[in-house]
Amino acid sequence: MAKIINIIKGTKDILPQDVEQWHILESKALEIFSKYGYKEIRTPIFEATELFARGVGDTTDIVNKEMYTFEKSERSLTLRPENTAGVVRSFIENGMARLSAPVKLWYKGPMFRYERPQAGRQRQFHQVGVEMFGIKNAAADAEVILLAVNYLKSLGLCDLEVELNSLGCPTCREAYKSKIKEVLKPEFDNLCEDCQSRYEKNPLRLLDCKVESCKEIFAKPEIQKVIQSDFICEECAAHFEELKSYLDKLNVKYTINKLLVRGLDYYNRTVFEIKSNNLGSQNAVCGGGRYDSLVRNLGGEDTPAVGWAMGMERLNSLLPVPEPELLDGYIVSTSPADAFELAENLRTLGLKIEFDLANKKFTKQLEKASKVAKYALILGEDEIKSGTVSVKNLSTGEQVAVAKNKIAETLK
RNA sequence: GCGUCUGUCGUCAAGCGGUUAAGACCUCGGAUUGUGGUUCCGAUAUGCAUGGGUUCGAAUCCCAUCAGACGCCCCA
Repeated sequence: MAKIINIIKGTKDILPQDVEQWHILESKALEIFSKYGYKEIRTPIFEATELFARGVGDTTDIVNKEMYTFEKSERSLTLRPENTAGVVRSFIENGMARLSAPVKLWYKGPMFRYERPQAGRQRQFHQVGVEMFGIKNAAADAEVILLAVNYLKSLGLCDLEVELNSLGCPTCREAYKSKIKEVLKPEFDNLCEDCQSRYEKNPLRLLDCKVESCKEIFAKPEIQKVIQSDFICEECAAHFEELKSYLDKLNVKYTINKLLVRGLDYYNRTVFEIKSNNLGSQNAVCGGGRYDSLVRNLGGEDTPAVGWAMGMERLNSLLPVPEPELLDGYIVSTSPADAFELAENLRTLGLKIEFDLANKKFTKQLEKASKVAKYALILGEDEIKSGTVSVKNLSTGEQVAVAKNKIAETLK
């Protein structure tokens, strides 16, 4: 036998028995997002590398070590590691800034990140997400969070934690960053290797280090004082307060997590995550926030925006496995031609029908019927002569002779 | 990139240096040439991820490689 070719590390087949769950995720997304006026957009799975370098940020791990990049015709192309940059690109390129704000978009599809696979993490994975452009008010942040919560609720996922934080604007964040660096400077040599590199690259990321010795350092009162201090400027604080009051009014429960930073460079002000305790260590199902400068950074008109993305595999692993769906009928017949004709007629009426293409023995056909269908439609010589079909209910064993044109009513 | 653990039929597995490599499920065939889901029989790994080694003897011990799972980093 020829050598078999295996699936690529970090990728997964979505097998027929699992696909129903995906249909649920997708149809609920369409249903719920439509109610809020969001329209689906589909962007290419590869884009110019520069889009991600400038969009996601070239200090991020996603851009630095996780992109699938390849050259073609002297262009550097990259499989999208996330879809916000692509949607923003499309927003700009298609002149959507001219549309009356807000512009509300949602998407779903595969994303690619070269990471070590583990529970809840693949190299090709799927996200569903929303983006709203053109509204700077906290009402937009609130709507987007509410939408996430309601989408999760529609899937039956209610006991999830919403965590919230504000990163402030570039101005107040810079001040905060330098304060953190200042207070940690004496401890620099005691920090772990990762933290030492984060110190320069992204001081905010220092705060949730899991190394014990670092935790101890961060727990010191003078350092905690800086971490816990409300560094954000008045405007940013007002925005955050407004968001919280909307959420309170809408009865969306949340907790403030000052250490919530998020790893993409484009966020400002609101950031949030939704977490589950049933996911192992990769416990975030949803992550998002506000990114007011991204559109401008990618060459568009200055346009405020908020959005989030959810990992569909992670959602799926929280959902119960649906029962496999049975056929309406399985035709048991010794005459394939007649079975074919009957099957086609019933399919035209919207029924799910199969019959035995291999022309096996009667008992085998019936056995198969009992495994895959609600009803066995017995079409033998006697039935063909009399123009009827014996319809057998496979769960009760009841069997009745039915005229061919009455079968559809009997099956429902 | 680093760490820990794991690779025996399509699936779940027993086996722990000497076996003919259990068993179960699935699949297929038969009992049963028009009445199933129960039952009963039968079929299905010259091979235990791959390559080396140790040994009289290896699925079992050792090494390497590959693959997978989980964790770190990071993220959905």
